[in-house]
Amino acid sequence: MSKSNNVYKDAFNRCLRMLDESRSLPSEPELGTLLGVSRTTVRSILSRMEETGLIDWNKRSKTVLRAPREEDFFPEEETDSLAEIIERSFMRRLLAGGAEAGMQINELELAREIGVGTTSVREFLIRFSRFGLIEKRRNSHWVLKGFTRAFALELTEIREMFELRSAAAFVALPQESAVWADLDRLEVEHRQLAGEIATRFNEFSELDERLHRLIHRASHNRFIVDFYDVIAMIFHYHYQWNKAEERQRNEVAIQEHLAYIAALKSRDPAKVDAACRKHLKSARQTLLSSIPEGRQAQPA
Amino acid sequence: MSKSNNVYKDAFNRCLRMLDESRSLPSEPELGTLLGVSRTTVRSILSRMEETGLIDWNKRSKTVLRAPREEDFFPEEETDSLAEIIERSFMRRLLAGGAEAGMQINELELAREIGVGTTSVREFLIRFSRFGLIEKRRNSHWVLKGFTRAFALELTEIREMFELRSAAAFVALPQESAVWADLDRLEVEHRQLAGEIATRFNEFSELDERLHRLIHRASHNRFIVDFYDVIAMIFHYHYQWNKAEERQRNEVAIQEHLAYIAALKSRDPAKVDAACRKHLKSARQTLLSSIPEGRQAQPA
DNA sequence: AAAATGTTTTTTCCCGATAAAAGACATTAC
DNA sequence: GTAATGTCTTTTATCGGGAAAAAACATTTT
Repeated sequence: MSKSNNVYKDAFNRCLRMLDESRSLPSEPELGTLLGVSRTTVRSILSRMEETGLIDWNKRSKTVLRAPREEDFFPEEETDSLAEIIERSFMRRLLAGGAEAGMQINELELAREIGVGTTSVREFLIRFSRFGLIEKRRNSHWVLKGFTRAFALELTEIREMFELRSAAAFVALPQESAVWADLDRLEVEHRQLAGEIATRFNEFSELDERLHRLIHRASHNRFIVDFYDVIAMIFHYHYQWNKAEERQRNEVAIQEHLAYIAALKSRDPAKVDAACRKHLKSARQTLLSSIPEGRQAQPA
Repeated sequence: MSKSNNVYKDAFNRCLRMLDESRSLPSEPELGTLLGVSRTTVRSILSRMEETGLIDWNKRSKTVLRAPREEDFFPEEETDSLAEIIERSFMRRLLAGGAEAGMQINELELAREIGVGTTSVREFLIRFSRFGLIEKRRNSHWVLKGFTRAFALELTEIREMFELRSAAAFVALPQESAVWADLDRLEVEHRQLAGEIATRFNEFSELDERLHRLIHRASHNRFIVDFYDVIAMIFHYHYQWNKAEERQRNEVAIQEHLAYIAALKSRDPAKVDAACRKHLKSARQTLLSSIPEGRQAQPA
């Protein structure tokens, strides 16, 4: 069992969801583009759809025979890539406590525990190391630096530098730039969410990421853009774990975002700077307040 | 042949160089610390030294019998780690030209060409990706973004932000801090090098890295400190390739460093800012001027 | 002839296995 | 009894192999 076919299963499920909308499917290359997979995978999907009586497939004609049923879908857990599985497992251990700074990370143990090969774990750790939470000892183990107060402060320091600069670059963008339309769209979505905050407050984090990524992209600097991956990862897992006051927090953040968006649209650098600082300050407070004081890094 | 014993060979060579200095060797754990390897490796080294008649080894007593000869050393090329070998090969291809932006990178081909397994190449590419020169297409190949003018500009933009901030943090460090002694030592070495610049100009880059890393460390921010790895890598390979005007460039840089060091020692933030900006500006100019105009990134 | 489908080749992803190196435990020397 | 040496165990680094997925090539359809 050298490689799971999760790409196929995931694409199959996504393809099933497109099925009822139209009475026949497009060409193989077109489906490939739509699903983001190769034609080889598309053909596997079509084969199975034919076998299970979902479609009638004969060369160019791919007629939908029936609507997909619950049992046609592959189970969700079989559609995750190994990298996602490892990341989730690892982050759970990291945030579930008991993960003290200075602790050693054992590749073999991790691999056995998750039930995967060591190669995948190694590759994950190398990729993960750029987030600054772990560090490699040459020819030896990895060391956990821990999700500490110091980490949060260092992260937010960079974030603030980068976002202030990106926001300044944003307002300098010409009126014709597509970003203004993107910003308008985000503003509308923010207003909608603000109106239904009671029921949809958990949809905020996705909106949050989209707005900040849009702004960061204005820097036209790959290091700034890439750094948002660190922030996004931390927010993703951290807030998944820490749900305290989530609704209220998000309500405040939405209002800050709206003020921030208004400032950007005014194209007044001073206003942008102020709105940006205000939002980042409260974001930092939120992050810091959720880190238990006790969990400190050990002196090196 | 699953793992080369380069750690042993490299440590063996380094141990040989320590041999003639004293007439007997310290304990195994001590040697391990000195050489940065485990006791297992130390014992392999001692075994071989005994076999080749270099020492007489009996438990605690390790008497040196003769001075090491040329043929006692392992060949230099056998002491490199696989990661180093792959990095060198890859960078040679990258800088040797013919590496246009947008080009695909083939793991298998690279592995075959260098004569290593695919796993090592994959791990190298993942590690290397944080430098912003390559990018992964999910489930597919890597794409070379190229060492372009845009890359150099993005890199220097961040470098300038980080270094200005670090330098500001540096002057705020208390007088008792060990960094001031480090700085004094660096100043002396700069003056020595300046005096013998005609013959030793190629030793500058090592000094350059030490000074900048010292300053960056004052930020106490892991992201800033780690970012210097990107700069160091670029400088290392780029200047290795581009030797034009090296001596003159380094002469100028040493003077800028001395002015920078003086500014830091004055603890006057305004002076530091000015000296730092001046040096970074000329460093950027040097980097930019060495990038051929023609080598531009393809539009995505 | 452009674009689809059919077929074959190549590459990526991942595992298990193995030697090198690290680390842990047991024993001896001072 | 502390710190070394001697021995055994575990972990890391790396390879080759094999299935999944992508990509390339050949053939057909419109």
